[in-house]
Amino acid sequence: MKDIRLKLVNLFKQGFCVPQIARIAKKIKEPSTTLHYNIKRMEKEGVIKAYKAVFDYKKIGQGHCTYLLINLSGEDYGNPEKIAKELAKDESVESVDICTGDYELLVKLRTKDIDEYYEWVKNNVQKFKFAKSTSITSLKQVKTEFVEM
Amino acid sequence: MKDIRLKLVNLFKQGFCVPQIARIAKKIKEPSTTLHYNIKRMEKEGVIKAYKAVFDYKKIGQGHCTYLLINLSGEDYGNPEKIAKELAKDESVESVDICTGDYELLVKLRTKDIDEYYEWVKNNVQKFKFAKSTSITSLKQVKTEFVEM
DNA sequence: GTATATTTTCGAAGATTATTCGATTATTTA
DNA sequence: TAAATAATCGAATAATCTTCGAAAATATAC
Repeated sequence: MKDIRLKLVNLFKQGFCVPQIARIAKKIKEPSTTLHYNIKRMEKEGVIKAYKAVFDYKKIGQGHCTYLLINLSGEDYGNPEKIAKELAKDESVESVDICTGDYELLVKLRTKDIDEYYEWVKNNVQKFKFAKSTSITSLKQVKTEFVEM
Repeated sequence: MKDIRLKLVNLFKQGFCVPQIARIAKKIKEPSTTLHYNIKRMEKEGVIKAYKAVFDYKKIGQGHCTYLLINLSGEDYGNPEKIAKELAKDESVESVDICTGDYELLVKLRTKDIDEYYEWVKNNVQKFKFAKSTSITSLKQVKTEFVEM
């Protein structure tokens, strides 16, 4: 992929988009200034966190999607938030949840292929000393981020 | 939540946003017409599927987040796509994956609370005749849709 | 129940941005 | 090497967002 498109993809992953007020105004038949007011309100109140793009991840070299269930070890077991926040900074990581059940963390990972996935797991098991981890690989993504594929 | 904001939230969940070309142009120091050309290209090629908003889901009455691992029964077992696509239409469903391992489907569900979650599971186990299902509830969402919370 | 304060609506005008167009340059294909 | 295609980009237009102020609706206090 071209350098410029790669930059765009990375910017659009977390933001650099805006609401399309005029189109909504036509659709729901409300004045655009009223919509503008309400949208700004929701942004200020933190209801809306970001405007972003959803991709065909295969086409941006992130076609391999895996859900990782993780057990933490030692002192991290009782304090999963620290590791969760560090994992969240990783740009291959789509989501991190602290959760109930047999595992403390659920990480959704997007990599190019199984090789890149293997490298990621190898590096992070070592780095964060995961006690145990199970992975569920997506064979087909039917819906992602509320968008049907 | 007010009627108008509810409408906005529902529209922003799947689209009704656009890229912010001028801001990107300044940031990466490229002419906005070049960016425009490349973005339109990516849209046509299906690289970009949608522009949408990410919410603080607690604040839009969808604070309860659960991952559901599902076993299908009978004829559906060999053909999970049909059910996956039907589940994808459900507006409480953020994602649906057909996956490897002990379960055929992985569904990410966002509901108001545990009561609404219970109703959803009850209705859908019956409707789709799930053979078995396990759920992992998110206690804290540290990152969602590539956006840190 | 009424007065006051606050929030929300919304049209008009200005500021900003997206989009089209055409020419140039770069890249690919034959 | 030539021709075809794809990509860049400045200028101008079209469309959009944003601000402003006034009015209406709603909430709060007395």
